[in-house]
Amino acid sequence: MKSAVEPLKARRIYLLLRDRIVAGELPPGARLPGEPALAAEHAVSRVTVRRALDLLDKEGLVQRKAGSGTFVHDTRAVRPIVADLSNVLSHLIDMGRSTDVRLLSFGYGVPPESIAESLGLKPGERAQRSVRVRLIDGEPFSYLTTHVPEWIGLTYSEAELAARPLLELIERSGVTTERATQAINATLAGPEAAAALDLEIGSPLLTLTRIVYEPSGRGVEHLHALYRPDRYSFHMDLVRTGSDGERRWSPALGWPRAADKSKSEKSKSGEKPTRTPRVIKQRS
Amino acid sequence: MKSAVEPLKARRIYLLLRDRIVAGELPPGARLPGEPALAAEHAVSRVTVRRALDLLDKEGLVQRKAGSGTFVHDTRAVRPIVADLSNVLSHLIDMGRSTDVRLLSFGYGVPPESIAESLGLKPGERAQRSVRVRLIDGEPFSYLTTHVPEWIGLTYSEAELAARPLLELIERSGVTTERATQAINATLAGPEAAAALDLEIGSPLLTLTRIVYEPSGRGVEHLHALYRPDRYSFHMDLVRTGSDGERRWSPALGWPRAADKSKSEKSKSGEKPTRTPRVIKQRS
DNA sequence: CAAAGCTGTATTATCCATCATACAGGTTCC
DNA sequence: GGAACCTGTATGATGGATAATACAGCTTTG
Repeated sequence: MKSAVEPLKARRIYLLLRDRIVAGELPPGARLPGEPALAAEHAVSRVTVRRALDLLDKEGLVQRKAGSGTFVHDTRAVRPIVADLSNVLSHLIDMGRSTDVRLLSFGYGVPPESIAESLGLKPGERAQRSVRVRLIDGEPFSYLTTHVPEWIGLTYSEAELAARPLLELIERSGVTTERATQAINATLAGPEAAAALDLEIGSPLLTLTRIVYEPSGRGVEHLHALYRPDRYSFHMDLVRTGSDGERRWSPALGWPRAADKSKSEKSKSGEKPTRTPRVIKQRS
Repeated sequence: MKSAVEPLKARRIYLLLRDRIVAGELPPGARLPGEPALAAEHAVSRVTVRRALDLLDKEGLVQRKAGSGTFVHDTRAVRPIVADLSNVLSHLIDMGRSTDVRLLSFGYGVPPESIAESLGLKPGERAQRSVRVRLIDGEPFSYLTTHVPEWIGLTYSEAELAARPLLELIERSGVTTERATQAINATLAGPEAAAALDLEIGSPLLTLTRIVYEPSGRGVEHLHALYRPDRYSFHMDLVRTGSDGERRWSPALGWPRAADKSKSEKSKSGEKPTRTPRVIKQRS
C-alpha cells in the first residue's frame, strides 16, 4: 500500500508545458527548448519528453519541424474562444457560426436524491432525464444533462426536445420561470462525457449547474452542463460598485451585447484583447 | 509510436465513481458495490479497483469499513462550499471563517507577451509579478498570480502586498479602477499550483482571469487565479430578463447579499437548497 | 561545405501498474 | 454458530511506460 496513483511522467510534462503556453510564457511562434534540454530539465528520458510533445502536437498547441525545433502554434487560431455569461452562446449564432444539438438519451425515472431535492420532488417521484451534446461548427463543446419534473416533461415529445431549447418547452407548458441559481465549477471528464466531447478521460471540464425555479419557489429544471474549456469559457464585464469601504465588482448589466467593437474604438490599442472571435476551425 | 498516454485504469475508475457520487447517484451513506463487483463491472482486477477506492477514501469521499463495505461519506460535510460571484469571498469573512494569505513570490521582470499586451505595456517594459495562496481555515483554496505595471507596483512594499488586498493598494496609488473583464475556465493543476494547493498534479482547477482597467482603458492589474473546485465555486442568482423573443438570464443584481435567509422564509421548503454553509473541516 | 543542433527512429533494459490468485480477518444475517 | 458477504494483505507473472544509448536525416549558422 504505497504509491498513490500519480499521473504518468509524460503527462506531467505535457501539463507543465501546456500551462506555460496558455499562460503566454511561451508566446505563439516561439521555439521551445529542445528535447534534450527538456529531458535534462525534468530529469526524464528524451523518449518521455517526446510523448509529452506528441500530446501537445496532437492537441494542436505546438508544431514540430524535423531538424528545426518545436514551435508554439498560433494560439489565437487554435482557440476559437466561445464566450458569454449568464446566458449561453446568444451572440454566437448571429456571428455566423452553426450550432447543433444531438440528443443522446431521453427517458423517465427516479432521479438521484440531490436532484430530486432541488426539484422539490417527493421520494420516488419521477423526472425526465435527457442528455444532449451541443456542437459548434461540427465540434462538440458541451454535454448537458437535464432533469425536469415528470408533469412538465410530459408536455413535449422527444423530438421536440431535440429541436428546441428546453426552457422554451417548459414555458410553453404554462410554467413561468423567473428565478434561477447557478454554480460554476470544474471537474475531470468521466467516460461518457469524455466520449461525447471527443476528449480523453481525465480532461478538465468547466461545470455549470443551474436550477430554474418557478415563482412559487418550486424547481422546474435542473441543468448540469459540462464544457470543454478549450472551446468554451465564461466571460463577463465588471464594474466597480458600492460606496467606499464596501466596494466590489458587479457584473456590468445592460452591457453592449457582444459589443461589436465598431462603437468604441476611441482609445489606442489594448481596448479589449482576447476578444477576437475569428472563425477558424480546429483540427479534429 | 502508438498508445497515447492514457490515464491509468485506477484513475479512470476513480473518476467514474467520483462522478456518480457528486452527481448524487450514490447518495451519502449509501454502500457502493463491492470490490469484486466493481472489478467485474469495469473488467479490471480487484487490486485496481482498490486503488481507485483508496483515492476516494483519501479525498474523504468514501469511508471504508473492513468486513462491511465502502460507504459514501456525508457529502454535505465534505463540501464546505465557498461561494460568490463577481467579487470574492466577501461574506465568508463575516461568517466567522478565517482566511489567510501567503505570499509565495514577489519580484519585477518582463511579463509574458499576452500579459504585457493586456496591461498595455510596451515590449520590454517591466511589471511586478506576485504569487499568493489563499487559505480558508488553514486549508489552501486559491492560487493567485498577479501582474501589475511597474510604476504602480513600486508604490507599495512586499510586506504590504502580503497584508492587504492588491486592488486596495492599486487604488491607494492614485489609480481609479472602474472597469474589468474576466473569464472563467478550467484547467489541470501544474506542478507549482498542485504543490501550493496541496493537490496532485493533474487535478482539475477552476480558473479566473481578470483584467482591471483604469478609466482611460489602460490595464492596471492582471489576475490569474486557480481555485480548488472542492473548496470554491462561483455561485450566482439569475433573473429572467428581456422582453419576449429575446429573453435571457441575467445576474440578479442588488440581491440580498449572502442573503441571511432569516429574511425570506415565506414559501415552504425548497427555497434555496445547496446553500448550507456549515463550517465543517475536511480532513487534511 | 561543414559544424552544430534539432527532430525522427530504433534497441535494449528496467521499473511500475496491473492481473490473477490466494488467504486472513471482520461484519451481517439466518 | 456458520454461511456468505465484505475489506485487508500478500504473492508472482505480465505488459506497458520509461531509461539509456545510438544513429539517421533535416535545418540553421558560420
